[in-house]
Amino acid sequence: MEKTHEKYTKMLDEKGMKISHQRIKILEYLANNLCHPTADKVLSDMKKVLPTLSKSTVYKTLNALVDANLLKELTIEDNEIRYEYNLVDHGHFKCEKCGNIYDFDLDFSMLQSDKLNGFKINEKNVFFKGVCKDCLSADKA
Amino acid sequence: MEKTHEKYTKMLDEKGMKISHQRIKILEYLANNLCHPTADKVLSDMKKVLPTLSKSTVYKTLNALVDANLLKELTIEDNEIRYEYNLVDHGHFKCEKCGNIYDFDLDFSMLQSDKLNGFKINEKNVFFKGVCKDCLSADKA
DNA sequence: GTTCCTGCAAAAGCTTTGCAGAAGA
DNA sequence: TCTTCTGCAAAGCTTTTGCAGGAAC
Repeated sequence: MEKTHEKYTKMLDEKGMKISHQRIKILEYLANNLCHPTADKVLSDMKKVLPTLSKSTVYKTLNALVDANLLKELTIEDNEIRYEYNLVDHGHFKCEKCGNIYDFDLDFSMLQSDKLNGFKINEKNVFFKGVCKDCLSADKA
Repeated sequence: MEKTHEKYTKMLDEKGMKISHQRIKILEYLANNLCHPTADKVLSDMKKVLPTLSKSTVYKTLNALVDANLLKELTIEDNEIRYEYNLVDHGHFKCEKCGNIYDFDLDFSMLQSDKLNGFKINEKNVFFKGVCKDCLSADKA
């Protein structure tokens, strides 16, 4: 395996996952492109690098990486599961015009409610929808 | 139309929607059962009252009610659109064990980030996942 | 050599659509 | 009467599954 892939090889290995060319490339892609692609976008982008890559491999790989906690699933809109490289918690903003997704920092410790006393909270998600700065200024122009 | 339905008849009418038995019953169901049903649950529950109700009517009606701003779509988990009667903003908690969804109050004004300066925010969503009190105590028992 | 991954095709779910008949205004 | 809603069936999408061949260990 090439040297630049050592990092991802190690990550997969530490999770007990078998190393494959496809898995390394998909993980590398998510790590280097901090966008929030759907499975379909992963497939079309990766086809340029791995022409024989199949839809089912993409789905199986993404699910395996989510199970291994290397990726996170985003549930911003129905009918489109999006994936992101697992970094520190942050909020997501989706522009209703251009469809872009923006990350933003957020103090998640503020998010609490007396109603949830005694509940075990495993995951906190925050997402906004609206129109981003760029689309707003494009409107004025 | 019966007297108890006047409220929902009026709501539909104010939105310029045609009144139908199905629409009134579905709207009434969502308003009285503050659960967060999927389209499928709406269908199976409503079949008891409206035996001829069809899947497509449920989908069309729910979409129409969302468009009219009488219902809100919940995007908590992929592959299941849930609906709720449109009340004041609140957070949602989904128990990973029993699948129940709990509402909780939240001060949404706290949720902001410098990164979103200049953005137009139309909608704020907060949802948690974890294990609810009941399931936790059931585990101990 | 064994295990498990990949990729093709088919299946499975959920949601939408087209259309004829029925209900509402 | 005219509009539009309902309900059936079929189509559309995304995601999952089964299986044979192939890659990784």
